[in-house]
Amino acid sequence: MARRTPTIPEATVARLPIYRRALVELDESSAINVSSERLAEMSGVNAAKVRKDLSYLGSYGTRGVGYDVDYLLFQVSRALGLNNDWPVAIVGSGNLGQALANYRGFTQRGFPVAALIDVDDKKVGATVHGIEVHHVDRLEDLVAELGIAIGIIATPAGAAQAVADRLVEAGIQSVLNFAPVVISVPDGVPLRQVDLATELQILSFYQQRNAASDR
Amino acid sequence: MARRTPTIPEATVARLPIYRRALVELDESSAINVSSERLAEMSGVNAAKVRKDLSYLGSYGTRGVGYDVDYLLFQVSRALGLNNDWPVAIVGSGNLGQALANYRGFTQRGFPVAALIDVDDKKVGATVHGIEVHHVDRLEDLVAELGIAIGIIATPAGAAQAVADRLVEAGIQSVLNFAPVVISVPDGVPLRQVDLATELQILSFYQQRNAASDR
DNA sequence: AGGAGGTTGTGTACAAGTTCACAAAGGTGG
DNA sequence: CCACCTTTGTGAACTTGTACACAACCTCCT
Repeated sequence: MARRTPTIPEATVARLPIYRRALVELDESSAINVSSERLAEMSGVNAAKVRKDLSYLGSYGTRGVGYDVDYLLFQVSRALGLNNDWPVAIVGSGNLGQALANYRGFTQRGFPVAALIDVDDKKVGATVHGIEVHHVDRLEDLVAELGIAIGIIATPAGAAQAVADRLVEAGIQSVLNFAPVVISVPDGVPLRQVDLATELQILSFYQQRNAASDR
Repeated sequence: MARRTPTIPEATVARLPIYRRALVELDESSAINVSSERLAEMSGVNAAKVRKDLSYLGSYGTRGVGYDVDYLLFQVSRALGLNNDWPVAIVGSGNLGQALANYRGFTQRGFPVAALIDVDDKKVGATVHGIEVHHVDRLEDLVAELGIAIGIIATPAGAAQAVADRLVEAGIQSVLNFAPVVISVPDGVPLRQVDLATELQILSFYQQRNAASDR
């Protein structure tokens, strides 16, 4: 039974990491407290939204003063489940996979890259930025042995669904898909899809519209 | 003056690239037409939503039959402004910048990487996957000379805002930011922010909640 | 002790997005 | 040419998300 968490809206969950980033920055600059106004400015949103979002986590501010940076950072981190590390495995050691493996932001924020996995025998056994590349045949073993929580799919589109199926079967907890195809996983397995080219196409739409209205 | 485009909702715009991807796949498998149901399945959404989304572009379906794949693909591409190529410049040739430079999905979908830009003299002059690395001092010249439409920021967080300012000043049309910081650009300049670690944190939230309710 | 100034937390109105459900319309076969 | 089947396009109900505005409350100063 869920004790707290009286259902936090999806839109709010998606913003929590942004607030967290701002809080880390404030913490590093030795700020003691912060107002919703300032936090809103740093996060690029409206101050009322910040207050409403944070109120879903609990009542952690002080009227007339603001929020204690340290304490709020702790609470946001806890809400996001970042108390302990979540080891990730990256499937697909092409360019994107290797870049992701080397991205310090992951380890820094509690997502150590525990394994790189590929089908290509020529890549297996190599070490990319200190992470060994394993053969996809060992996927299930690796998930179990290394306690992998999250699978990151960085394969070509054609292989993505099969990889997702194997990850889920192996007991992975959630999936982040970079392959440019929609994949499906069972209900209850959190899934996020990121397509870099999609973002450019969205920009293309708006800039084209700007050009049209200037004409 | 805008002739068509009776304002397409943001949520719809964000889905058009997904539909387009599905249509490309259908086209490659020589499908002639497709129902909203099938398209919905391939895109991971509800069929009614597909129909409503497509109806914002115009009335391109045939009742009782579905949509002509070729024609719909053309219309969606046109709505997204993908009739002509939009050259992009990637600022920051670290791991992410290099991976993006080598990502075939960009060029394939009409976003050729025309330049890589860095501050580090040691990197300038090198060629990464056939793309020359230029010094950031030449940013303004490059935007003008190469007709750069979109600037991709793949720098450390600290440099992102300054780079964005220079890109906008140089006349860029839109900005895609991968640096883990919120940046701001003038109204009218489309901006999208992608933070890879944010996605993992969102997953962390939901998988933690699952674990809590299983307890 | 009391008032002034400031900031949170939230009820409420509003806007955006989603889903349902069905009339309208094209195609097909007798 | 008409009945039947299929699938679109869309009005309308509903759900989710955003913004406003202000009471509640804290701190500090006199």
